[in-house]
Amino acid sequence: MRSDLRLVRYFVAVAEELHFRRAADRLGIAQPALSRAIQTLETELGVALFVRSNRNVQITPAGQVFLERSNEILNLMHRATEDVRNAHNGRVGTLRIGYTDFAIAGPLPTLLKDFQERQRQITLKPQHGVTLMQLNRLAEGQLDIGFVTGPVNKNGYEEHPVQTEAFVCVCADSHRLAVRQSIQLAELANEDFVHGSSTDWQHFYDFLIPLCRRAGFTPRIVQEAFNTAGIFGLVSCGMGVTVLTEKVCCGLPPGLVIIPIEDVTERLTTTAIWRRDHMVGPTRHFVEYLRGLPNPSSSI
Amino acid sequence: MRSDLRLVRYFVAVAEELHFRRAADRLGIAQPALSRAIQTLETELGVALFVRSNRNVQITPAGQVFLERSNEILNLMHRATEDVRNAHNGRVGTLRIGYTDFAIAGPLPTLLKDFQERQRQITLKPQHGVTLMQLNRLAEGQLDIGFVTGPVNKNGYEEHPVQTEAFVCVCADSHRLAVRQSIQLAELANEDFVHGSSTDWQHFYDFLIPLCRRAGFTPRIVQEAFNTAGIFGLVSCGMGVTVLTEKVCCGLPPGLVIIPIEDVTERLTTTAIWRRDHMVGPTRHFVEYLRGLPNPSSSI
DNA sequence: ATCGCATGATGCCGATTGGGTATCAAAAGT
DNA sequence: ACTTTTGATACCCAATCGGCATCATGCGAT
Repeated sequence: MRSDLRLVRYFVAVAEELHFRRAADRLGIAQPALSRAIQTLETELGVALFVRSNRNVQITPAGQVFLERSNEILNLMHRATEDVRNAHNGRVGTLRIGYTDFAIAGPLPTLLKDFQERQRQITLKPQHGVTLMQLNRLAEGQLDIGFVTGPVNKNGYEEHPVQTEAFVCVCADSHRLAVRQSIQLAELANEDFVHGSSTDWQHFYDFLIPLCRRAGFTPRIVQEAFNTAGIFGLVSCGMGVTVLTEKVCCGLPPGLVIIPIEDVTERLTTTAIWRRDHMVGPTRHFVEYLRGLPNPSSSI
Repeated sequence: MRSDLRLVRYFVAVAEELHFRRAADRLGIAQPALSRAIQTLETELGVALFVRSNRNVQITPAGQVFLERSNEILNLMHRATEDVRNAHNGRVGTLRIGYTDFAIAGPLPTLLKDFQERQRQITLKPQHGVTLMQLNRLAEGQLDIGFVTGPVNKNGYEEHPVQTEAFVCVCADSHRLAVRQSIQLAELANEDFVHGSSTDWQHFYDFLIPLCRRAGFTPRIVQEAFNTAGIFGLVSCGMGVTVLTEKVCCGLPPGLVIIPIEDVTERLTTTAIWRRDHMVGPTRHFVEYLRGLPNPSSSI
């Protein structure tokens, strides 16, 4: 169907005037052009919208239905134009936010809720993704802001750290280390490890592996799980131990214990990251919001 | 503005493909024609919809907004065509009805069955969605009536309450409160909470948070689940407690108990909501039906 | 570092569409 | 019976849309 808004507007004018010449005058076209246009519309719809006789035009019941829909369509087109211009100026729109398991376990839910209350015109669309996936989506313009394990230090991108976390060991409550108040990292040298897949968790590995090497060993990863829930499941089954961060381990399933690692003072950073060349609209508002936050004690 | 549906359809194709040649193939036109058409649209709107470089097309935030509106417009145009043809042929049409977990657990199924028996010419199309999602779909013209947590009190919309429910606490049967016949809300001050995501369950939170604050605390939400099933799962694991409404908790999984909350007399309202400017056809019939119902004792 | 390829943009031109003018047929008003 | 008004039709022209040829640019492969 090739009808466009021009025909819809012509139809609405005729429907309201019930007089072709007056409608044509109102539209700024000649009456014959209007007559042909309405005939075109009726042909495309396969429905008579008006009953015409000499000196008399009446709208049909189907025409009445089409008139209501037509006004909706014209209103919507007008709103679309306004909204797109407002979005261009940052007043409305959506913000696509990526998050890792680490990010969602930390302050991010509170940040998003607070921002949403301040900017109700902006629709937030959180979507889960490991660090690498989020960076790909940012590069492809499918994400506005990511919350990833960082710092990333990538050209063309800006970052703002939002939390740091201590590393902890997690093991089954039947594990020999479970009774300990804390451990040294080297005590894990002979343990089997359960972790996320090496491709998805690459950024986490980039922090963990050097720490282990400094303690004199390479972690023996015998099981890879899809996500943290899977990691917990495997660890609670006695498949091995894992090293994660403290906030991810809030709300641990039963059968697991958390053990601080005394000699690892480094902390894992979750950072907000966005493209420098995408600083428009809702993204700019959110970045300004982030930069305006005070620094909570365990987040930066 | 001379943009017509042709440009809108071209724009949607580019927005979905993010590739001019593939979009042109899909539209059946040559790539240069599409390139010029999109430039015409951007000129008319005065807004860049895409950022293009060699081998790369990305949609702008404003483009994202226009994409949502564009899909609305095309849906509405298609619906207008269908409706005008149905009207021409004596048929009445379809009614797209949204519902939350709260709504479908209450009187809605009975209402829909009764209405369908009275209006066999109208096709009912129920679809699940949290309150926010339904409000978005209503705004986008993809829903005719929503059954949401209310009241919503939004300009341009009308509402009709259909049920109210008491709040109840749900906890694991091993929880220390599980033996109680009832509790005071303040007794939950030091409990961990499990709930739906803060973005999806915003409307429920808008009722719950003030009740908790009046009792002197802010609920400590430590886990967010995707839906009520996930909430029940996490609570039964001992992750925390939750506060929901009585009808949602009919048919609870094993391992959970419901505890009335004595000092919370407020009730959660499920309300039917529709756009004032969409009161035509099947929507008008259904609204008239709702308004004609007697008020059952626990549904307003 | 260089070359080839893919992509979106531009120029030119023909086909198609929209609208103006002239005019018609018919019916209502005088 | 005559005049006027209205929507429809015929003809023609201007504007617009889209195809083809080509260009400029940047990315990927070597």
